[in-house]
Amino acid sequence: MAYWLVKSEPATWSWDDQMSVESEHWDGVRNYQASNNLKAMRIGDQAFFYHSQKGKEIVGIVEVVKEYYPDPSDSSGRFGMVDFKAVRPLKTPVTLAAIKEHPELKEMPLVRQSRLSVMPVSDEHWALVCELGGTTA
DNA sequence: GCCAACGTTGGC
DNA sequence: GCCAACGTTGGC
Repeated sequence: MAYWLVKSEPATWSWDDQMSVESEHWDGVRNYQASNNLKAMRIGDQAFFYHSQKGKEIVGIVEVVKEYYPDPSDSSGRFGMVDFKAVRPLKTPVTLAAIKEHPELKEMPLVRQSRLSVMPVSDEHWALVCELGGTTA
């Protein structure tokens, strides 16, 4: 099983919104690198749910319930999406500032490639962020 | 609100 | 196929 991180602006789609629904399609990705990451996701893979802009923190964990399929909001037909369901919130959100303070976590694409909205997370980083967030991996 | 990073578009 | 111009994202 692989681990990921996905970003959402809470003003557009927040963790509370995600928890209020059974599952939600992750549409609107228009970047090849991010799209390729979506394409590599398999059912059962888990992802950190990160609030960009207002928040700048990892707030919860979601799971892939439907694999990559065409995004109807993309008229060019080039991009697709997956569906996520909420698994559980972190007890304590893990802020970007906290991630930057950790020597290990500084290597995350979240820090190094701030504009990428869908990225892989290594097993080690996953376990560490879960620990900081007060939940079990 | 500004600015840096960076991906995309379009002219040549 | 290169590169300048432009648009978008997201941290600060």
